[in-house]
Amino acid sequence: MTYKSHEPKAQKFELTRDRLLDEAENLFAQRGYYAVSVREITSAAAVNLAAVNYHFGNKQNLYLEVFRSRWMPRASQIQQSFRQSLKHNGNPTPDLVIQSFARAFLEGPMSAEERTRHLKLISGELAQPTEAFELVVEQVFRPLFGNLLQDMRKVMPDAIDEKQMVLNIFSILSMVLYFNFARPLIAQFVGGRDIDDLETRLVDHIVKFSLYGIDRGEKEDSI
Amino acid sequence: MTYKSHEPKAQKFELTRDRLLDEAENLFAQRGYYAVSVREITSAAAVNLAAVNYHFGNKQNLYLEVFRSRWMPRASQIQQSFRQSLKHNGNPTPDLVIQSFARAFLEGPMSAEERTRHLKLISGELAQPTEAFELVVEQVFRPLFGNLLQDMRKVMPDAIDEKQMVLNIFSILSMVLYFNFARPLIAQFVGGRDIDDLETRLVDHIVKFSLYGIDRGEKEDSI
DNA sequence: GTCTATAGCAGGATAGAC
DNA sequence: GTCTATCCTGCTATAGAC
Repeated sequence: MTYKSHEPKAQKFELTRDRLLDEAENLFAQRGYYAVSVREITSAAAVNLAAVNYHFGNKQNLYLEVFRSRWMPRASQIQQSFRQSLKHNGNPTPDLVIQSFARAFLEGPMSAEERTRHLKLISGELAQPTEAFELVVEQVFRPLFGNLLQDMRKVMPDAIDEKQMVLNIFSILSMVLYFNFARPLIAQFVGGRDIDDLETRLVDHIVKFSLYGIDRGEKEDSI
Repeated sequence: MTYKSHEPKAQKFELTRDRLLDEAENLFAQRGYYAVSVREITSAAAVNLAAVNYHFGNKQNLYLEVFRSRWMPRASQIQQSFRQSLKHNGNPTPDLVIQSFARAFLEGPMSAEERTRHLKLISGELAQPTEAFELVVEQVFRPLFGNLLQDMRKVMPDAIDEKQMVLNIFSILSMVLYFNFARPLIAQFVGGRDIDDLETRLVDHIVKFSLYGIDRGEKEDSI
């Protein structure tokens, strides 16, 4: 990596910083904070070992910055996709709200790899919370939750217990999260074939399950 | 820890081994494999630093042995509790199967701490699989899954698609797993009060949600 | 079998040249 | 701003005394 004099220094600076964040996110998502070394990150990013300390102070801070400047914007993107799909579909029904929500997370506006990375990072925090977890709960999760509650309240009878609704939302969230990172396992059990449309199938399932529970074969319109 | 001459050596041997497994499980569950050092484990177990290598060869092997000799028996215990509760309740219905299942995992035969430890360990493996994951999938998860499929098939119309059923079971599993280790978060959102009966409430919710989906206030018999 | 002492190494971090 | 060289800490693992 020779320094090209026609690139402004500021540009090179940003480039190094970005590459570090990209590679760090990728590696942290794959194997977790402690299993990944700074040496590994800098070498994957093809930058000098000292760059992490220069740009972020220390490893912990690089990790936090991954959440701040990569994870959180992506979370906003997902939420935006959810809201647009809701608006776009006219008069919202419970079905539509749930479907839009599940779609935003499982099919969403990003590539499969990017989505996996995104959800692996948060899975790690759920399993072993660090400082980043607080950040995400306060800045992403709590607002998202508030919005969802409002949306659901709008389309459903107000007779519903607020706490009940919270549990409902957690149930949907649990499926969305879990299905994402247990997908290899699910694919194994559902059968090796037709994994292409597994995503669509999962969304369909989540929507149906969330609305009606397990399919007891009572309905005519089952898939 | 002075050596008491009236204890047979074999006993002392087993004691050291057990203490190591106990503390290792606890620490690994809390903070994960890489974040925990052998020094920390041996010092928590009040045994010598070299004991891990003597008894288990190396750290990785101690971790695997935690799964073999602590995690897996506990998983059997949970399954047993599930089966007994099923048998005990006479003629099984879908409601009963699901309720027994959720109870076995959320109220189960062990203390809350033990259950948390148990589920944190597997959460870690789900987020970042190691060799232990294979072990658990083959020896615990796959059989459990087979049993569940049979149970559900018995109590439900055979019209149901097998793959559909697999997804149903995964949905229930996702809630059981997720609710367990997101409980602090849930407690926060549901409200600080009456956390005593949160467990019962969660089981109730999982059963109802699994059977009927989100409560749209249409039914008279809602909780 | 247990313990001490230590080898041997990989990790994060920094000082200082450029 | 970047890079090299290096410090120092903390880790796993083991050799050898007891």
